[in-house]
Amino acid sequence: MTVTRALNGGTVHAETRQRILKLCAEMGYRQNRQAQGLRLNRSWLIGLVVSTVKHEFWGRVVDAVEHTLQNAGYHLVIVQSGRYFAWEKVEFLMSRNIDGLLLSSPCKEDVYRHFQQQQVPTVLLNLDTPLVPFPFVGCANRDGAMDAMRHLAALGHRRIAHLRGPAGEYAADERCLGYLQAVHELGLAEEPGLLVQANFHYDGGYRGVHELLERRIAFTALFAANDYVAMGASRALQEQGLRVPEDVSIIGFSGDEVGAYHSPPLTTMKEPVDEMVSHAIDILLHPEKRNDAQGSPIKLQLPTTFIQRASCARLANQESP
Amino acid sequence: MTVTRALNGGTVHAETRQRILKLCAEMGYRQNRQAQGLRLNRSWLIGLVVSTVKHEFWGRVVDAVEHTLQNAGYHLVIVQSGRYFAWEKVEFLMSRNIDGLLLSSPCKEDVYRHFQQQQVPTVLLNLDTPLVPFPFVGCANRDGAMDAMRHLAALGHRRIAHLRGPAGEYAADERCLGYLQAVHELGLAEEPGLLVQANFHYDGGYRGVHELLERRIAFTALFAANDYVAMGASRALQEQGLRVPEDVSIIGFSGDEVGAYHSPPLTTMKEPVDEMVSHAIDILLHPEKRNDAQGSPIKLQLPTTFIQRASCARLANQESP
DNA sequence: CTCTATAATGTTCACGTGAACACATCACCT
DNA sequence: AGGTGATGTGTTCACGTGAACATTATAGAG
Repeated sequence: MTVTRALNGGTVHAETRQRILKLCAEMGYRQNRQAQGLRLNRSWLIGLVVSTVKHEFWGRVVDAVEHTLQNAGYHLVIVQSGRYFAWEKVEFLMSRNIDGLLLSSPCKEDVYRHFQQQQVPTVLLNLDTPLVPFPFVGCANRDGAMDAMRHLAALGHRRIAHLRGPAGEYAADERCLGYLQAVHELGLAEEPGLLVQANFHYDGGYRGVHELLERRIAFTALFAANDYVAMGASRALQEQGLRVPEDVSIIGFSGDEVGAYHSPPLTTMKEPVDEMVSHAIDILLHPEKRNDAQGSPIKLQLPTTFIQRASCARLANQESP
Repeated sequence: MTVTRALNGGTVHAETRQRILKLCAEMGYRQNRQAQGLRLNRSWLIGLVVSTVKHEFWGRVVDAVEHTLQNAGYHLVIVQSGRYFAWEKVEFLMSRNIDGLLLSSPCKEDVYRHFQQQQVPTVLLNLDTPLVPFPFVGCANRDGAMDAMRHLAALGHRRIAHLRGPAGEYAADERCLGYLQAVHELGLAEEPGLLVQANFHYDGGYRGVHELLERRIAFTALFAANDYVAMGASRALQEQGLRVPEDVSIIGFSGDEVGAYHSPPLTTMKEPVDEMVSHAIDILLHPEKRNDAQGSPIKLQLPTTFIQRASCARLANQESP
């Protein structure tokens, strides 16, 4: 009836609208989102798939998504995929009739195809895959990695190890490629032993350092897959009596606040999470922005920024460890 | 029709059910949650109000809530209240017709009353208020604080400072009361200057230490409002050339993993987040469990556990700083 | 004044579901 | 045979909304 028009901005006499609004406030009337959704076939729900929310980086992502979506009138449904994205969770998410999906954690191929086939508008967040033509927004992982390496190289380091993230994960692969390219372009020590397989967590950095030390690989600096790995590595080095940055320089990736309170404060490449998320959601909610001029899905890489703190130092004369 | 019964567990011939399930799978049919919700007046949505998701502690909360709710068939709607819980956000949350509310961040009085008046089943998570008769689940903040203090006292410390959380916030107040009670019962140095107002973040700890040092308060140990405060404090002390734990012992509260990779690894009281959340949701989803035998809302305090790492040491002879 | 365009309001219906009820079938008991 | 209860299936309706259309009031032009 007229009430609907008054509340949804239809063409209603100003006076009538006033009266209606007043009555609604008095009666505590509130529109029923479920009925609206049923009629309009929408849910105003956006799914967000992340691997975990326990790390500050993902907290930054969730924070930005929550904030941006709220301004657009949408609610956020979080799903943690954990190590792998179980079908049960996929189905649970899809049962909500979500209006869009933000994928921020890698999925198996058939899961990607499922989303594609279900026609859910999807945007990949700091994660890309050739398997499926979804738009992508992320940071310039490779360039950022190269910038990090340039910084270390400029401080005189030649033997730089990389604790890389999980093989096959986009961000990890890209940063690793950046590392390799920098090693090559800058003429640094190129040695398989300097490249260590880790993950994106503390323990990866911790164990990575132990692996380097046990295998007696000489290195004076370390580029970590992210800040958590960097902190785990830093901890391991210090436990082994090595000083950071006097003996080993460390640079991380992410720009988490937690790194600023680490000892020593962590030098890092900051990912522009807020901008990434705001672009991703913009694309998600505006179908016309999904493709570029050529008609292929948009791929957006936002630059990282260098944050100098205190975990990198100029190389002293002697090599160590 | 019969399809509904087949899917929802009604009384249907086994053979018919098989045929229906097969057809549903083939057609990709999925029940419409919005229509169900409209009919049954439910949303299978639980609101979770936290101050922020950027800290690991809140990440642990969200993680536990997400996991527990999923097992119960509910989805989670997160709202970050930030410093204060704006009415706009409250209304945004309520517009979803949520089936329940988990309050984990303090609200203003009228917001509590609003939830009460709106008849949303609400459970307070690590947060209590006399303003409104909601069930409460949290950890034993006061006992945990006393345990922490006992540990420091047992190491010989007599001048123990406390960097307390925001005045008026339940957890902060309780921990502070525990501190004061311990000081009193254990006969420790009782001095207004040893109690410093901070917050629950790094910067609170950082600034708190600076305040102590500037005011030349002598202390040999520090009980921090939570792990983040403890890390901020540790950072500040080390920047000022004081060693942790040799010069100052620090104990935190929360049991976040991040503390384990701090230098030095942080001794702390761990909050049983998973258990807290699982109890809270149990109460939320089972109205009959909301009140105790006397008919008053249930109040549940789960014990903290002591985690010894390396930020506390026995008091040396000389007082410092 | 009449005609027409516009503004404002009223009416009907379908969205997909589950509760309530009606009905059909069948086995079993007396 | 007739009655009884259990089991399985069909029908109707309302939940709250917005699109579409129908209707009425209002204003301006000729």
